[in-house]
Amino acid sequence: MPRVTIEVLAERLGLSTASVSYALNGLPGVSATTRTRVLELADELGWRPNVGARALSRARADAVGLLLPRGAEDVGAEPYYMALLAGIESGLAEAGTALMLRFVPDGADLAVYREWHAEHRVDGVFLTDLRIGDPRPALLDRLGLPYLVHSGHRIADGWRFGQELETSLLIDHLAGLGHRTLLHVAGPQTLVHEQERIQEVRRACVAAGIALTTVEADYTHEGAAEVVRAAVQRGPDVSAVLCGNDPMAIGCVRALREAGREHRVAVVSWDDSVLCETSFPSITALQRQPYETGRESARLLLSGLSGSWREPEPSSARLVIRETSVPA
Amino acid sequence: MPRVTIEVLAERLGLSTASVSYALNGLPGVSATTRTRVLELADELGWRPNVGARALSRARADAVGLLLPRGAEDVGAEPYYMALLAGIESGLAEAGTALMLRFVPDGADLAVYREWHAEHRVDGVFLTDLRIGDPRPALLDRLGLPYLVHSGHRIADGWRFGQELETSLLIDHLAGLGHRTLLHVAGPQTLVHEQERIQEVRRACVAAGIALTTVEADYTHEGAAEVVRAAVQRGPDVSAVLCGNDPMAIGCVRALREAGREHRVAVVSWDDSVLCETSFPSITALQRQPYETGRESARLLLSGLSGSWREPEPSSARLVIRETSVPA
DNA sequence: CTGAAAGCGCTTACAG
DNA sequence: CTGAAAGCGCTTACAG
Repeated sequence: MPRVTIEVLAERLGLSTASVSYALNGLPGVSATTRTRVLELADELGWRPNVGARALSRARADAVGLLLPRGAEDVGAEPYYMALLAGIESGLAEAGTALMLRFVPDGADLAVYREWHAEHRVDGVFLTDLRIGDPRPALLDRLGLPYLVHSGHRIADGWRFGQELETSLLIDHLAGLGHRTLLHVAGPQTLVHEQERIQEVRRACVAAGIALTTVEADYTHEGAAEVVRAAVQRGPDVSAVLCGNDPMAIGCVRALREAGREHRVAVVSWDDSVLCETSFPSITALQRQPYETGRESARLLLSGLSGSWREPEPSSARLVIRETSVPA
Repeated sequence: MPRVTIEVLAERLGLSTASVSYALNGLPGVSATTRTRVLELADELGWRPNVGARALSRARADAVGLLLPRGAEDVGAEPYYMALLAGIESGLAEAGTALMLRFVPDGADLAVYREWHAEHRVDGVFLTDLRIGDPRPALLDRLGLPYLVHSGHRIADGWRFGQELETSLLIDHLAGLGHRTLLHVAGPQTLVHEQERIQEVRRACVAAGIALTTVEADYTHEGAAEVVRAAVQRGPDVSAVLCGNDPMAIGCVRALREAGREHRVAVVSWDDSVLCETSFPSITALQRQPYETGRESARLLLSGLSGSWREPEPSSARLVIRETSVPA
């Protein structure tokens, strides 16, 4: 079938392509009746702008990029990312903006940003998993490519993730169950938000009179099982464990089971998902609404692209209490 | 910084933009030395084609689309999809083709294909989860938008998914453990590959002398738990269960646990993931290499886009034996 | 082997 | 309120 372009519309209506363009884009410069005629014909013929042509003339891609930096296996293991992805995409789709998704091996990310920029592929990008000394913001600033750090807000010398509320939900819950000894299995300390969490957890434990031990693991269930195993052997009096994500919470429960203590030690996870829900025993977890926060991130980036960065909505995490919420 | 375009390159080299274009695209029409000079300068200045301009003049988007039709929750629950996504993207990236990803509510998919086509957003699309009487192939044929049914191959009147090998891996394993009674918890029978599986499983069970009961569930752990619970109450002699995906396998194990039989009944899952790996007891599952099959699908679609559909490689699933592989 | 020119389908000053 | 025209950055017959 012949492609329907604005020229086709213009010819059939006896107008110039300029008028048709003004009409289609809701710009002044055409009478109300002309506009209606244009819109009706466009609708009837199923006209849609050729994205290439529009991108070229507007010097805008109407697309934004997201790089998932970790190996496919890790990302697949965390349902959090799929929900986040779906949320981001849904927020973008409402504005007619496309999502460019790439999974890149460690270290290849900077090259992709340069490529995207040079090719005019994207108007902006999302950043997740900000690391200490992360080179990405500096590169993007230099390129002039707008970006949004997911869940972050800018402070003088970096980014904050505002996890005070989440921390108190978790710690207050454990304190309320009577726990006075906590093992915090944190994620990689190369991540800014994980360092921030450690500080927050420390503060909350001091306030709640909880003795805290912090260990680091790599976000995998194996890694977490290992550190929990070691901790249980070292001090069999551990009464509660806080895990940085859901695979680690699963690994933790497994290590506790090996020690015959899976129904005696409280476990809470910083992320919720079907993993926590279907675990045995099922795991109390922070429901952080990745789908909703993804939508919010999309709206924020879009606001920035159209000239004025909006303030982020406060996060609305809630705790889902399950079987691992055992008293001390 | 000023955009580097082929015009910039042409000026600096004292050439026409045509020659520069020929050189950059490896086309005949320029001398070897000219080509080298062009490529070197392009590299030095970091030139990359403006995708909008290229799409417009070539009438090609250099992008393909993938719609994930189910709600974000369901998709997030199945790690299979994230790995598939990563594989597809990685296969496309090697050819410089972008992936357009959309999560659409039921029924909205056809409109998106029309949109993509009219906007020249994509050169082709992937189809997953083909349904009985699925309207998508007909629409895409009509639009002239090339498509690939993931894991499928075309037969006279539809598509086949070639699951004989996978079926025998599963059934032979259970037969080898001495099981003679099988409950098959199949996924939605609206899906072509699920109907095909039922046939294959039936055939394999007849061959192996296994008495088969087939029930349908909705790919969720709750749904599977319910049907397994009912089956166990009806006939407490069920000795093995085959589940259509990993969340259902988890639900099955839970239902068996409620009946105190989780260490007595064999469970195998048609998909593997961290869910099966970390379950207690851990679940024997078919490792279907979604990342690799995703890459293969990408290569196949790309081959079709460049004019000649390649034959798919045979699938290379293998069974990962775990704790639920208990003898009869 | 190289260059001048038209064209892809839009947008957008500018003149009427 | 409307139209003729240039321009976005490429590609590609066509003529030299």
